[in-house]
Amino acid sequence: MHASKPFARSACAVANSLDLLGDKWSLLVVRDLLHGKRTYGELADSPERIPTNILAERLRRLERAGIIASTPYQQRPTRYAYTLTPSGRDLGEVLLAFVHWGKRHIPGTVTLSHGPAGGTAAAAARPRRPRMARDKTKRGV
Amino acid sequence: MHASKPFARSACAVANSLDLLGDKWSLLVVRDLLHGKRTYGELADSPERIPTNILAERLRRLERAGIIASTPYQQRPTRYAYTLTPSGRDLGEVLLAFVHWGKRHIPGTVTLSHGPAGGTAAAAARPRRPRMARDKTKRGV
DNA sequence: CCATCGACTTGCAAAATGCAAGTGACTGGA
DNA sequence: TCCAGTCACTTGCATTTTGCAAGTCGATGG
Repeated sequence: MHASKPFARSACAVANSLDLLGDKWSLLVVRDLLHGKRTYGELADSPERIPTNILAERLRRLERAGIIASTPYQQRPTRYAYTLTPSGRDLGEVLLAFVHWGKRHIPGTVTLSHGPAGGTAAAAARPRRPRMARDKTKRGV
Repeated sequence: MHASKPFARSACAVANSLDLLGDKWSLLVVRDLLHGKRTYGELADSPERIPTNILAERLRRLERAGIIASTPYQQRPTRYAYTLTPSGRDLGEVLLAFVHWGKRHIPGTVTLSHGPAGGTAAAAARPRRPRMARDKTKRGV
């Protein structure tokens, strides 16, 4: 019992945050969840058009990291909705910093509304009639 | 009223910031520059051991984006010192948000001191041996 | 019974990463 | 004059990660 090297690169908080979130899509998924999106389909519909395999992989990674949770909200075909955990919600601070920097230094960029409040978000948050089959065990070749 | 699609993915400030900085190394380079590091060698010496080809590529990208600037600090073999521009310094806000989130949610992570203030930074900021060369009128380029 | 839908998988090509060794411009010493 | 050494990169691959398009699976409604 001696994890002599618990960190992939260093003990730096920034480095470890980036090991988890340092790519072009993870924080956009968090952004959309903060905006009230909940289902796979809603997330896949972002204006940036995230490839579906990447989305699935990121959801898995973020869930393993405790940033999001998938909770079933329907049994017939078991359906899961993705939501941010408290730690995921805390990433709002990071998102805000990026919005602030981007709007200030990349001309033409805008904020796509922020926070779960707002009628548009509430409307988008309700999946009308979805389904889903989850639990994927590793299969042999 | 023109250039209908100037953005790679969308007009979202977050998405565009990530197109520039969304990888595992860029923000670490900015972090080190904020800490007062200036030369290629100092940057390559970070605890995360960034591969040298990646470092060179990131420095090029960040300079093109106006986040850093390179100024020659020696001419015989022309050597450049990298420094943050005002826009690069504004990324401190983003770094701080990551530090805050990381320290709160990734156990064991720490802050590696922040901001350009402090004696350590001042000491580290000086390339140790600015070689002076006599004028030998040798054409370079 | 079948077309459809939502949520993913799979296959594969293309790009990004990582590693190690090499290069160019010099400096200082034998 | 040679040679070892430094610094700042570059180059050549091998490995990994992306991205795209199409396929699959469990319903469902017509």
